Amino acid sequence: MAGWEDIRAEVLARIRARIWPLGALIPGEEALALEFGVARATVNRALSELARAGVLERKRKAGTRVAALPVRKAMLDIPVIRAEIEARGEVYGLRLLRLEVGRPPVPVLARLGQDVGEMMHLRTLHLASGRGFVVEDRWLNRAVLPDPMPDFAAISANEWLVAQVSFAMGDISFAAESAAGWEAEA
Amino acid sequence: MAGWEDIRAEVLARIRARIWPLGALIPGEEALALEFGVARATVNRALSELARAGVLERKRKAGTRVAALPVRKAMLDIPVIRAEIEARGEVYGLRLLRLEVGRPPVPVLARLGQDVGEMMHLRTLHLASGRGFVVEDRWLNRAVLPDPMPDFAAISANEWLVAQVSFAMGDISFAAESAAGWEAEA
DNA sequence: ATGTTTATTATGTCTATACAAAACAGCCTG
DNA sequence: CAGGCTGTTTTGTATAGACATAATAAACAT
Repeated sequence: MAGWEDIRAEVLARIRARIWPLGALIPGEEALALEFGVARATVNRALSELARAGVLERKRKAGTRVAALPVRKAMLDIPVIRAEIEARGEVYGLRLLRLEVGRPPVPVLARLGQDVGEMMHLRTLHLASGRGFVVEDRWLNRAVLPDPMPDFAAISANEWLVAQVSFAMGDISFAAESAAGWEAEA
Repeated sequence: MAGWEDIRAEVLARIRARIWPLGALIPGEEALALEFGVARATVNRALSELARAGVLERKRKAGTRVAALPVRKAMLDIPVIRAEIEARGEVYGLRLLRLEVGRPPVPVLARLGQDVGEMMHLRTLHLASGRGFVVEDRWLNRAVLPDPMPDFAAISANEWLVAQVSFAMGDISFAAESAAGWEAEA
């Protein structure tokens, strides 16, 4: 009884063993299904999974080949900061550092890809047991904010958005900077 | 003709419209399949996909509920730095800053979870059109290095590993620091 | 030689059915 | 009442067969 995870493991093993080298075309689903003694759908599931992970590249008619540059995709957990801190057994707190209306600077506009005029600018310091943990800096479109506005001194913009917007398809990008200047003070 | 992506979209819409609020139990696959006029497998595909994205939480017997803290997972592309730089239309280069054998410091050991004795320590500076782009700092287990060792002045450890190891299941963690000290000099 | 149509092929998806596995509820027994 | 057995429910996975779709190759016409 071979399940799709067994097939995935076997395929992975063959890639690692260079039986199917990087960039090479591997047999079609039908052939593999026959070889492993399973239905084509099972092979499909396994190969699709590997394609999603970036190990394989699949194209209709062209077939399936081992990715030339593998290990390219991974699941990323986007933490809700409060949950993250509480999971460490620490006490969560937040401090609203800034809340004002203004036009976002050019780099932010560029990343948004559109200009909706004045936006709400929030800067929040998240605390783990009193110590500074991370600073959240966020620009919100005022047009989508409800009236009255949520109390961002009690719930972080991150968490409020997550609860309201619930889910979005799209790109997420992030950048890291270390604390400097006003952040270090805080 | 409803495909699984349509089902996914419909479910997502209902979550956003609060027809199924955060944390609520939604109907079983069979019921949804009946309502949408598709096979259960199609509903299963859609719901599984949403569960993978972190929007839903599914448990056998317990059923499917809307995640209390959604938007938690996303696909992360792990760039091969060379490809990343070349995709920007810049010229790639690398400079080997350090190559030596030694025992890793405690924080590194802690993250590895095991101690394999002396390890190979590499520090590589990746250049985009001559400018410093990113510094790679890596500890390799000497036991798994081939003899002769690859020429790390020509190919980065990152890329060599990716090509050799090909694929790994496991956790990936990363940390960011800004340039300071010797890195700034470089 | 060039552009267009037509076949071919491999993956993508859907259906219906079946059984497996997890998780919980309730019952029975000591 | 603790502990274990037994069912029931819901998701998870497998199957065979079918059709859809994308992408290429071959045939054809201009």
